Amino acid sequence: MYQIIIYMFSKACEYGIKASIFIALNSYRNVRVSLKAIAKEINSPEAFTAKILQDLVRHHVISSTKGAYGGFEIEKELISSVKLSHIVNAIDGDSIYSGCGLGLHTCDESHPCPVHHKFKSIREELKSMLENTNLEELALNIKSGASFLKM
Amino acid sequence: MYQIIIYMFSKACEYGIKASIFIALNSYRNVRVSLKAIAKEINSPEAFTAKILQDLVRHHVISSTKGAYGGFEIEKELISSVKLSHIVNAIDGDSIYSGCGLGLHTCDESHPCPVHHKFKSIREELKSMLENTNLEELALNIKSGASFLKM
DNA sequence: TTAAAATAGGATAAAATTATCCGAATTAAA
DNA sequence: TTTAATTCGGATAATTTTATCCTATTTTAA
Repeated sequence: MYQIIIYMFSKACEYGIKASIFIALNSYRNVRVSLKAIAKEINSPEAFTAKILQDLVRHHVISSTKGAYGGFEIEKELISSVKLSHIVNAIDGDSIYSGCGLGLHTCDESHPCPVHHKFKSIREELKSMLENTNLEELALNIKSGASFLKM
Repeated sequence: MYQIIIYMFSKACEYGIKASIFIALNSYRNVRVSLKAIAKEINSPEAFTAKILQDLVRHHVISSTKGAYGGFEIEKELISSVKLSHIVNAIDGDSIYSGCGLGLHTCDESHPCPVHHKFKSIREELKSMLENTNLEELALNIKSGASFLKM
């Protein structure tokens, strides 16, 4: 069973976010990274990570080049415009903000579930965090040693 | 794949919370409710709901009486002391607040994952919401028609 | 042109979560 | 004492999520 904070993101999203940060980091140095290097760096299963990267490519969050010396990258100028919400939407679909905390089919201001209002500010804060956090700042924090991708 | 807000709680937790509210509501009127009545009211699969209720009984969140005219109830005086966090802990385990948003094994102030600080206030708000919201207020809102268990 | 290094994608398997079924045990009323 | 209404608990199934495998395709360098 899930644990709220622990599984705030699905595994797929976790890997997708970490991979994107690592790709961004290397793209600043004009280095394309391979699936193998990514999986090793973020400590994720290679084949599963491949699927997620394919999703991100399809949604134009990252780009890929096939063949020898190929790999994944993000256009440098675009890194700061890639938001966490884009990554999550690409992987988990885009109905992130519409759902009900208790799974009601209809849950809104006029027909709220028991925790609707309790969750309101949390939901809004999460939404704005995801929409305002971009890959650039996350990558810079890794580079400076302020945060980590592993352990 | 999960969707952050939609699956903030597992299905098991969703059912557990809704069931607890319904039980509380009836316990105020000294009425014991059966599994069947609960599942019908909260729109959940009966057998699965039974497992969850068993968990809640084992953790003393609710109490049960076997046999004819049996069912589930919560001692009236205790309703206001049952917090959402108790229900969630009983069902999903009690490591709710310790996990990392990106699944790192060690993630804390001195070794944070890339989103650790971004999540900090959200995590804290969620924690305090769960620990401070009790069954009484949720039940009263249902009774007054301010919120709903179904649809 | 060939070989090696990559991504892409389909098929399948494993694990976790959600859901169902059924018999045992318990209780109260008839 | 029997019967009906219940919860309890074990076994199993279905579904979803996570993970693996294998082949095809693409690309570059030798």
